[in-house]
Amino acid sequence: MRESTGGTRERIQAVALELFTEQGYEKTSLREIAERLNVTKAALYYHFKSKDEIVSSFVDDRLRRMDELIEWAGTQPATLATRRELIGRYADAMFAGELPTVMRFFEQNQTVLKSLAAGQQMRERMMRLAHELSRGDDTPAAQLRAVLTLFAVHSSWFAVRTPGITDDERKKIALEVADELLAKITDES
Amino acid sequence: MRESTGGTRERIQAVALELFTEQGYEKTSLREIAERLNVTKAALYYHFKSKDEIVSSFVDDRLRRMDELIEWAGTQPATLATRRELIGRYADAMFAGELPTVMRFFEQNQTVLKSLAAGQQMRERMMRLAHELSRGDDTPAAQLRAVLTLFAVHSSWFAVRTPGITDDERKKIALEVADELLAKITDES
DNA sequence: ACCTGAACACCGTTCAAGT
DNA sequence: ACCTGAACACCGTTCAAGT
Repeated sequence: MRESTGGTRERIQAVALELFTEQGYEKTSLREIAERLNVTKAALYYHFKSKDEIVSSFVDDRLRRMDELIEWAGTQPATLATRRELIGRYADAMFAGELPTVMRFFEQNQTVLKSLAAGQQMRERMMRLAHELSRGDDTPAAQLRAVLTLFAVHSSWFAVRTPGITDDERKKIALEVADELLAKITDES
Repeated sequence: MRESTGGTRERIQAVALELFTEQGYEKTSLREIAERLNVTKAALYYHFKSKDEIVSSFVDDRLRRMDELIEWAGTQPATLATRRELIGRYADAMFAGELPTVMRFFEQNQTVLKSLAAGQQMRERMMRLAHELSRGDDTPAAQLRAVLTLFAVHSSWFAVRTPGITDDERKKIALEVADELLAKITDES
């Protein structure tokens, strides 16, 4: 319940997320963020250790949800039903609540994925998720298919250009295509 | 035949491509590049208008090849055979000659895609290629599948983790998975 | 034609100091 | 606890000047 006014930290996060998404991470300077909030650049360093720690701060719950998913998948049998359930839950998480905003940030800042700490963690989680999705089928094709199902969920944001399409429809299409890919994993019945 | 020694321009390109791939674009300074070549930073500006023009210079033939592909596809009927041929040619181009080096640069610098002029052009060409791949089937699912076939070719570089796998095998797997996706486009026979 | 030296405005980061 | 002022080293870019 401690939010009152003040909450400079939260205001920094909000402004940073907005500007990073609009203009990109590298092109947004701390001076710009500080000016919007009527504080000095140095003030930002009281709340965050560095520029990319601001990113980490709003990427962290995304990481937590992915960790939960990975852990849950580990307890399930390596069947098609599990894979379907896993990608479904993943899509739910990506399309729900505050996350679409963070999602758009990621779409805008794909390149930042490499250098930033938060980006490397995201990449690692994606590979772990993909690993769960192809568990039980260690062929190269299965590994590729697993990664592509995740991409299906992500790229539905920009790949589908049908005008007036809703987020729900995007999600449905993404899952439809993902399911086809998943069905080809472990055909060793 | 004008290469002799000298060729400072070519040496800049070589060193830049190497460092950008190793450390990333943003983390590589012009000072670093200049020092390796025993020239001053300002000398780089005699050969290139800006830092991202260095990137453009070695991304340009990639763009040209993509343009050729797009143009060729436009002259062909919108059939599965055309789509297969198109993605096959695309994979050939991506895996052949000098391009794998540039490809690794792109894998390392995905984020740079957004801000850099060269990156935006690449994105645009990818969407145009995807558009050719889904021509004749304007459902959202087809658009998504088309984009994913291109990703299949790209992500085979890192998604397949089988040790000791060759580039040829990667390409083969990528095309196999791509073909499955393409087969689902235009089932309105 | 090819390159240098020196300057420019700006960047992220640090830190002593103020309240 | 929260923020400022001033400085730090470094960045990409420009430009007059040299050969």
